[in-house]
Amino acid sequence: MADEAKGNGTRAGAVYRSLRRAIIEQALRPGAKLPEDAIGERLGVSRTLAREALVRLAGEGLVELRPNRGAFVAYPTLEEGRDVFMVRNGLERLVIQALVGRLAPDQVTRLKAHVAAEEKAAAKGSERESIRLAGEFHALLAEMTGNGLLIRYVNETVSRCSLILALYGRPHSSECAVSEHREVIQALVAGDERRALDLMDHHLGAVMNRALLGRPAEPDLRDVLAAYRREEGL
Amino acid sequence: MADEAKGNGTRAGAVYRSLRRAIIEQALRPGAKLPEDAIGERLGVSRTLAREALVRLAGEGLVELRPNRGAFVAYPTLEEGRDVFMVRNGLERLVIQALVGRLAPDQVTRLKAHVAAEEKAAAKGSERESIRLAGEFHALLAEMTGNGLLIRYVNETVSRCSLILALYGRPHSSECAVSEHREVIQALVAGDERRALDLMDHHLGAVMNRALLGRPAEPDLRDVLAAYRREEGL
DNA sequence: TGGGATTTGTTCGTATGTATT
DNA sequence: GAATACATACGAACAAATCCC
Repeated sequence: MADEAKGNGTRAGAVYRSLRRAIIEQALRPGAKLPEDAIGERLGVSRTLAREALVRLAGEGLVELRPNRGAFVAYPTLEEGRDVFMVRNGLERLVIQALVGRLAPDQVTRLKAHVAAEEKAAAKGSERESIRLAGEFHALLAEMTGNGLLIRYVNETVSRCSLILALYGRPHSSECAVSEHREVIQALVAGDERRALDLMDHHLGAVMNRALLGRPAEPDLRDVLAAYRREEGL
Repeated sequence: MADEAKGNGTRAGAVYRSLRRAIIEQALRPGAKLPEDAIGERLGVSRTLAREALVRLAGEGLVELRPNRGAFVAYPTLEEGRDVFMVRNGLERLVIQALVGRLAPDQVTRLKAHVAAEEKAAAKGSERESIRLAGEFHALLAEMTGNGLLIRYVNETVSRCSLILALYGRPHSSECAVSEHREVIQALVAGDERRALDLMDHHLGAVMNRALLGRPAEPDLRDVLAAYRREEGL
């Protein structure tokens, strides 16, 4: 039923998910153009379905749609990045408040297993996987609240944060995140709301600072210009 | 630029806004079927554009899309309603924290003018306008934060709350809201964060607690949309 | 149960607008 | 600055699924 409501059984949904993953995993970089033709061709559907997927992604802020000009992977500014982190922090506080002292044993098990996976990825040094897993940890927490809207918003903000990290984050930016995740779990299990909130604030603050204080990674100049050209009235 | 990014200059955007308003103002009731044909016909566009608008609305949770079955105005359950209010509360707390003690004089003027308009609508007894204005007050506050994501999320949750009120709220449910809005402004201007937060919590809690009766009666989609058509220049 | 009517899913052609030379 | 090339906006039509009697 959840599948149904989200249109996950549809072909358009498949296109949407393909694109979404490509963007989040940074296979498609911020500012990259997303022509309907190319997407449809590559994914074996017509422009119509590609378009629908792009509309959905634009709704989440992962894609920017410019009338008569086409779709581009979102290229958030630093200010937008700060905004997203601020909202995400507020949302994750809600998650903490909903979960503190209420985690079932099997949920704790799942969380710990996830952190273990994060540790493994970190040890292997596979940056891309680490970024993905770090995001998934927060998504996993949100999911445990059972609050559909909260889940959607956390997923969205987490995705956008990974875009922001791609643009402005330093390499190895998720280094100490694993231990921070572990501490959050501990505080949640212990039922210590204040500590859990503080930890989450600190954790996200740390992630943000690592991201926004770092220098921009080198994006493709052409795409960047394409994305910014119109805004300057050129 | 904001217009552009949202696709507000497009005809699809116009269809989207028409439908959105019709839903929020409860001219289209929760659960109502939204056939692509009928929408396109009444709004003078083809199914393609109707479809795009529906996809966007589904992204906001105002419309439910069922594969091979069509689109319906969302019919949230009571539990979903509580979830939405919970998230909305968290978001509006962020708004308060961003604005407290920082409102510029002209912003205060705008807010007061808005509340005056609310009062006027309440005096006239025009329920539909009251509902719209009450929501817009919160949207206006969010807008003043300048945080694009926060604005979007508040708009979305406010819209969905009006759906929920349509389903589970009592008539005249926005009666005392006006004075509560006024108090929030006062607290914001006074820079009293705790009081502003308490007021907002109480305000939203009060709105939520007015969850009781539902109502019947199903107006014709075509008639409803005809009224919304002009304003979008279709 | 079945079959026609209705609605959705999808493709693709044309017109329009944008970028490039 | 005009012509050309290309991508998008929109719609018409066909295929497939669902609904309804």
